[in-house]
Amino acid sequence: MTERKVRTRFAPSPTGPLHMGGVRTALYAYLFAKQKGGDFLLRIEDTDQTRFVPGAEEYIIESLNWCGIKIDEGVSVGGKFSPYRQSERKEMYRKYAEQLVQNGHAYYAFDTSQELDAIRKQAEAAKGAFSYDSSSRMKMNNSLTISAEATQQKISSGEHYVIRLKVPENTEIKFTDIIRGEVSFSSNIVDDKVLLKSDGMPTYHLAHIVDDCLMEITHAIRGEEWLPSAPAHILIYRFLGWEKLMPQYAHLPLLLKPDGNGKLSKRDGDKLGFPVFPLEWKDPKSGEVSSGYREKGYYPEAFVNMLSFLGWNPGTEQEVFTMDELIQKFSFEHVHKGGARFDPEKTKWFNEQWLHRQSETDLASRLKSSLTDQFHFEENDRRVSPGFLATCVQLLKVRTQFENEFIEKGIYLFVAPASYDEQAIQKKWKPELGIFFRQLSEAFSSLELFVATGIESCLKETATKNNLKPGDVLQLFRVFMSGQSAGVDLFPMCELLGKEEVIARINVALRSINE
RNA sequence: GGCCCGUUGGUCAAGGGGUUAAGACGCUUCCCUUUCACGGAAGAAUCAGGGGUUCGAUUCCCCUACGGGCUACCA
Repeated sequence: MTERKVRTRFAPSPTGPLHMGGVRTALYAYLFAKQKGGDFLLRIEDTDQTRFVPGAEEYIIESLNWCGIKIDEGVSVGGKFSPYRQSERKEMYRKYAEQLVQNGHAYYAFDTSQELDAIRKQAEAAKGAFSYDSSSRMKMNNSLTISAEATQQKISSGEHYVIRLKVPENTEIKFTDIIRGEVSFSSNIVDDKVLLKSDGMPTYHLAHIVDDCLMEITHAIRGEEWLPSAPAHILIYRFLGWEKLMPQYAHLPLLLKPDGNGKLSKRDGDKLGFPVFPLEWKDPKSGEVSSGYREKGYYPEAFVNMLSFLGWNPGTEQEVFTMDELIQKFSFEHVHKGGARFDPEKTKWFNEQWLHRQSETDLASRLKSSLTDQFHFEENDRRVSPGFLATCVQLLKVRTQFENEFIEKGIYLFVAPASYDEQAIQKKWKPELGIFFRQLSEAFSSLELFVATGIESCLKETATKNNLKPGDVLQLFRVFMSGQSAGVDLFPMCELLGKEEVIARINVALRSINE
């Protein structure tokens, strides 16, 4: 066998937004190609004109882009096998379908959809199932049951027809799936699939084979839902004389819903309480908006990291992986065969891990822009100074899972509290503590250096002088500073706020309590 | 219904004839601590069931159950 350059493709149909299962398929195909120094292509399979959704293709490209999955060749970047949109390749497919007819491996069928529907309904009513296959094809309206002249006559008179694959009887079809190993099927269970539709468009079955072959794809990585039709695909390769060019198939396990019923699907949207789409999507028809991981504040790295672990693992204990590490470590041998149930909690955990890995300067600069948007701070306001923001970020990042929670969770770092946690005050406040806090604010004002350690010992000394334990006043002090009974480290926070602000907040709080 | 593919804690999963059956998320407890977190320590929790094969099966085989997929001129 000649060594071919590894080429994988992701070939979605633009029928709506790409959901996370699709992204995972793309990811695995990408990781594998990159690991082998190969190419990753994007092909758009838009052969079903009735299901075309405007904007879907752009969405797919933007999603891959957001995830850091780079397209080497295909729609949006071009390449030597252009075009990469199947609708633009329409004429190419007919030739191969006709070739199969010539070779006796396919035939023209004139049965209308209505007729077939009726037969299926009848069969169903009789508790059977109709399959257009070797057992039934000779009773149908096709070029096998009428003369060549009659067939020609029908075609030239413009009658609609499809081209169907003529699946042989009693043949065992074997192939090796990269994930499942040797798989074998009896040809009797595969039906005479339509290859070319009456509108002249190919079906997926024909189109993906022609394209994979022409585009020199070496590994066809797709979802498990394709496994039952794989034997038909093997047959098509064989009948086209392309068996040697056939890519190796890898059928990936499906992503299941967390509640355990069925595979994750596009329609789930936000019904399950978490996004199923990488990016927010607005349905062009209904206007309905489905949330996306990006808009929810997930890092693309976290999203990709999480997806990579749904069905694959490195065999080691490492869980946090960059794209480059994934490229290095990915292997089909460690891809599970069973479907993976998606866990939204673990996804949050991955985001937290990635938040902890963000550089403080990056976090600070992003925090600055959201702060500026929200509060319109002046450029010279110390609250948007690099030093101030760096400390904020240090204090906040260990207690959030999402960067976009910084302001909400740390609001008191930027704006003095407008109200105080009632319960905490009630629990701890005694009127005689007023003396202590006044003393504290005096003690603070005489501190030369207003730094965390000094603030802490100053507070403790003042407490001792008043026969108080730190525990009697710390919680109150925190509430005075932040309005809340829980939050970032208290003394570093005071240092950050600065002497004047701290004293001011004590005074405001005392006044508010005495009212 | 038929066919196909699966099945290790609640979830993601390692392991693959002999193991105390890893690890992570989540949960519980404890430590750190003024708080909430982070971090650290510990704990509860798994080989779907039944038959074989074998000295020995979670691991191999069969059956059953369960889950999922497919069964379109959709992909």
